[in-house]
Amino acid sequence: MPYSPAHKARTRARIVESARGLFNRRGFEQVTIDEVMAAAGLTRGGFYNHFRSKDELYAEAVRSFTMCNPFTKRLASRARRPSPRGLAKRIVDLYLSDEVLASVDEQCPLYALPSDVARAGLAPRKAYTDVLRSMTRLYRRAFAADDRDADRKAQLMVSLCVGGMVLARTTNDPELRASLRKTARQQALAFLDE
Amino acid sequence: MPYSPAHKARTRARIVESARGLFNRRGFEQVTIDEVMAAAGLTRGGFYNHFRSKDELYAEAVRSFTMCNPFTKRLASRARRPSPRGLAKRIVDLYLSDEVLASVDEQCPLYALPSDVARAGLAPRKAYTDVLRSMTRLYRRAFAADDRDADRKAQLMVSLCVGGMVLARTTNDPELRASLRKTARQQALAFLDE
DNA sequence: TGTACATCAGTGAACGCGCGTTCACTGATGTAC
DNA sequence: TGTACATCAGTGAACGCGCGTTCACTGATGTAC
Repeated sequence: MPYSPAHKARTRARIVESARGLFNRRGFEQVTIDEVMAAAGLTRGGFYNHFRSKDELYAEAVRSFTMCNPFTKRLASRARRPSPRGLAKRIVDLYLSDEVLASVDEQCPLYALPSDVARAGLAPRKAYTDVLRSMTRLYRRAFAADDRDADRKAQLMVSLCVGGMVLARTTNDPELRASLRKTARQQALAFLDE
Repeated sequence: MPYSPAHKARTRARIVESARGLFNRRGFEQVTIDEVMAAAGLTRGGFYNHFRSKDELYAEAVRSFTMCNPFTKRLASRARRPSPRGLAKRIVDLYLSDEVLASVDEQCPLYALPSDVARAGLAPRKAYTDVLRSMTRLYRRAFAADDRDADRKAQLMVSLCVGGMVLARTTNDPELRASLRKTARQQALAFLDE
């Protein structure tokens, strides 16, 4: 048995990680397998040792946004065991922050890929829905368990964060970019206090 | 002088119209010039009599969402000279309606193309920003001229409509699709009454 | 401990298709006479 | 009114590049002895 058993798994994870960054920044079509492999320190041909197709990689990359990625790691590191409400606040702030706007490739596919995913196959759509649901659940926890409007408010917070950020990314006008994010952030935080 | 002077202009408009539908449905990369020309009843080669490149067509297609397209025509036809507030209500309703979710190609690029535009060149981005601004202005008029929160509320309405619709289009779960649009619609209308 | 070996992750050249773009052409049209 | 002509919108074959995918190979690794 050549190579350690974990070796292949680690390489595969490296490919997914580099793919996630590239897809988030430039979308599905604009990223080549060559680039993904190069960014992972490998060459074209080896790709098919790990994935059956580019589509399969795409679904996996969308799904790979979990609690272990740099985005959420940074969230957690800012405070030990934050309250659900504090966590929700921090997510809204980070979500609509300048640094996130600037560096899409490290961040969440929810606002980087919606148009792509809407046209993609079943697997990426399911992966995206999972991320959407887990984000909504995270906000949901910020409200009291018996709050009858909590589901509605949590969903609105997600729609606003995604809508504001998505629109901010489409325009070059710095004022409009800033104001879209600012109003969305204010309102999302206001929902938390309702 | 062969052909009537308006003939070329009409053909060009037909190309833009068919391109808008196809781009809205499938995005920039996934649409070929062949398809656009065929949908306009023409053949590949003639394209370059009208446009210098596919990018130029894209910018024009995004921009072509104006008060003359089927979407807004239908709005206007529902009531003669509606009040700005009534118009805003009707737009929110139509924007987040089932028929619009089902037939993307006839509708607004604001929620069909955000990820694409975010990665596109200057011309499409400017065209998209123009559409975004005119939509915001439309909502703005629904509020009193001296309402100090009107700009903020109008922008939130746009972010919510776009965010809710964009997310609804990414998922296959019919319940989630419906609920995303419903909460966004309710909240957007609530802003109108604030 | 040292050596031969089998495995398979990784390499890089090659294939083939799709699509944006070019180009030589054709034929419908309006004008001149 | 009828005919010859110039224009140029539209045609469709061809070009060339990029990229997903395949494939014969290489060489690093762990195991058997």
